[in-house]
Amino acid sequence: MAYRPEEIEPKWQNYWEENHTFKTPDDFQKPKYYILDMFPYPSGSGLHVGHPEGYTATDILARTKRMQGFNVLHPMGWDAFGLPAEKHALKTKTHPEASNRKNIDNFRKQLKMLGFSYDWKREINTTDPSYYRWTQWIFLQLYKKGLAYPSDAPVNWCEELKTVLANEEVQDHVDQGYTVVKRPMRQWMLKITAYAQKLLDGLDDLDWPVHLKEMQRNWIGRSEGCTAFFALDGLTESLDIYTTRPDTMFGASFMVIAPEHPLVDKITKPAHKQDVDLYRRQASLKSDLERTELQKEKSGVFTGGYAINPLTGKKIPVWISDYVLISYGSGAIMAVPANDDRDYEFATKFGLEIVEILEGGELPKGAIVQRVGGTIINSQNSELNLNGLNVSEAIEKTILWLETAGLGKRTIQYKLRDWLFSRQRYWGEPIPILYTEQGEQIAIDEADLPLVLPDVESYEPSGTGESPLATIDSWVNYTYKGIRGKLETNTMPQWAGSCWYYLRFISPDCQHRFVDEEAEKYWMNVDLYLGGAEHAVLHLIYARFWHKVLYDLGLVSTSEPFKKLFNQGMILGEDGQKMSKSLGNVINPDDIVARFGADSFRLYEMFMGPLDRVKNWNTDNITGLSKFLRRIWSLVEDDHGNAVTFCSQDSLETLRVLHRTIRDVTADIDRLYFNTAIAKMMECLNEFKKQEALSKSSVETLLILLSGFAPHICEELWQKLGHSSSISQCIWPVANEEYLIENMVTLVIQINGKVRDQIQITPGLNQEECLKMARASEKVQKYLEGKEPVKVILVPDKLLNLVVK
RNA sequence: GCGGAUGUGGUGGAAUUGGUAGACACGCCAGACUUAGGAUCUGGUGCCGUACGGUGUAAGAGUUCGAGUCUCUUCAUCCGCACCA
Repeated sequence: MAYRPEEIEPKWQNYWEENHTFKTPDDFQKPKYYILDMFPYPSGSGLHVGHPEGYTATDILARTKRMQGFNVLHPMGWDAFGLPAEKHALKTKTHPEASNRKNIDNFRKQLKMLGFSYDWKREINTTDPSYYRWTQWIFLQLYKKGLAYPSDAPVNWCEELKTVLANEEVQDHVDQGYTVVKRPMRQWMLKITAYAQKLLDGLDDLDWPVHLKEMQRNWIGRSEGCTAFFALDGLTESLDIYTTRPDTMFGASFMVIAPEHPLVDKITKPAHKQDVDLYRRQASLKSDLERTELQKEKSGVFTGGYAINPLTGKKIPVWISDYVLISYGSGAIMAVPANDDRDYEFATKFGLEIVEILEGGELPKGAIVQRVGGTIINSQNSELNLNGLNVSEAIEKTILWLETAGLGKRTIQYKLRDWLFSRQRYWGEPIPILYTEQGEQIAIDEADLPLVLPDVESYEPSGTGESPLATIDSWVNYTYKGIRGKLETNTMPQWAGSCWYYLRFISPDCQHRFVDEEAEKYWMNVDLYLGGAEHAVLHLIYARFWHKVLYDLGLVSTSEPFKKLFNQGMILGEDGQKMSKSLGNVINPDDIVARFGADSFRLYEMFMGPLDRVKNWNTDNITGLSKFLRRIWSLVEDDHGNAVTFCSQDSLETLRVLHRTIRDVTADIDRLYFNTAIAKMMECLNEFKKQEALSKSSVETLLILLSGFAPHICEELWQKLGHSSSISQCIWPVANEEYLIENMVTLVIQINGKVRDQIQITPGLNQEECLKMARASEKVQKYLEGKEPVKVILVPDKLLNLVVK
């Protein structure tokens, strides 16, 4: 029989399912390995070729680790709350749960078609009440700790989606063409800022890609500086500003406050009120994008008010401008035009004073922004002299002086904002909070969870910016423990369910706790977490936050959830562009599997290149992998379906190749170099095919190495070789050192760094012996021309370089 | 603008610590075979040159006996951040 993937692949998928081959035993004695894929959102369009890339990589590792004696946790589930299902429900008037189930069934079928070794008994779904019961429970833990609170601050409102968005989501939506505006609304916030420092510090010990850690660091955005209190001329209030450069304070020649700053009305003098009000109105109408447009010219108006520079005692004007953001620091700055490009631009546009405070400036060409190395000038009052100091000395000295004078204090600022956690949506976890008729807010008892989503007629958001739940009186009006009240109608964002799903996989059926305590201690933390980089500052920072809260509450045993993280690179279409329906360059895994089989597909995705690199799809290249599998097949059975005859003893050469392959493939899998692992198995096969005959054991060993990559064909051939149990139950081979030692090695001979000859030597020859052998070579003699080398370099068993003048 | 990464044949890509550049595969060329297939097998294939040889890892310089690998400069591509005071 020839190799027919379409016959053997379903056969083995059924076998694995019927025999529960990949069920993870609750055996806490064995060493464990928790290998996690980012679980998918089950969209209506099914898997694309990007999903199997990461899933194949983790599957190879999972299968290999099992054979290496680890108890492997390798689960899969569905991140199924979210907007697309709700939009579909709006369009078709079907319950999101129905379309969800259909999509999940399709995803599951596709994943099984690819032969992944998930423990399907642990499958979870974030929209299942038995799951979101615990999402709500964790929310209540945050609530009780004061980390979840309602707020009336302006939020990011998306007009088209009729819902609010978290800061982390805004950019993405704007890129997709949505309009996002600031609008004040009462919303639930999670106090992620309380964990800013912990989230930052935790990054140091994580084995994550550098760029990803860097993105999180930037997002958290820690900076060190000081708050200074500027007295306001004629007012009792002071204007507090944050600066990282107090050393430049002598050069502060005006102040700028954000249009939304609470002191604007007080500072503004009647003569300027009209201008200021107009400016504020214009600013409030601009979207965030317009306001932060970079190339935009600076705008602003004078308030008529003055502040006092605490160092110089001089009166300086206070302006308002939208280049100062209300959401960062105190929403007000001291402007030092000599030292800051933005302030410089503003000062020159409006003719404001520029005071030079750093030596070597080239005013009026532009500001000098120097963090280090600059020398300070013009900075002296009766008590404080910064002249001649370098920047860091001057910063320290100024902060100390301000603190002593009661005019300021050392401050650490973060860019990270609290997490906007409620959405005006139906298809999400209800927030388990009740508002009594007295306006009190009470949490539903943990024992009464889950608070289940009601069925609704219409999924249309109410026009008022409230969730569809607000229109269901029978659900909203709620009597709880004899108290009449109204339930919170906002739901949680899609990110909620994915904040802790990796914990639920550990004990998906646990009824008394969100995760079984003993099992959690055994399985955590995740040894390898693999997924796309698009979650860098969303899912990955939210999940770390929840985990750290749970850790501080003593509910989990590790301070970080994902010890090692890896991003697979995107797979682009054959045209080198991102796959999209509109470009018509989408490759469907179903088609590829139908044409070539799942094993070839898996191998191809791994052979394309390094896992983390962006790669172009090329269907033609799959043929190479198909051919490889057919040649593997021929090791066991010939074209006519006859069993191949094995020999009893392999040649030494065969054993050398085999054991080198064992060593290299094992190492490559370990460091996720799947492309080179496959290349080495190909080399091994090429060598095998040159042999007259092979031993059964050598063929079996190669099959075991390959079985993580192409599991179906390996199972089939394993069975043909007479085994009755699954190849996945084999023990991973170990290279025998005896066969790794070479009896002859190639010594490269260079003359002046150029390769002139290669000779075979026995390993371990010293320089003198090598030189003697080299001199025997005709080619070498030709280049030496009787001259003596002035220098000889020997890299033992590799290279001999002779330097001749 | 700032930060990060990458740059190797016609193509995808190999090359722990500086030590034979181009493994493996696609494609292409030549040949064999046939149950004519989306086959299989054998050989070749960086570039220039008939051979000896020369040359070659984005460009340029440097360190070194020796550089794809280390240092500096420049260029290109990709990704992230972007008025964060």
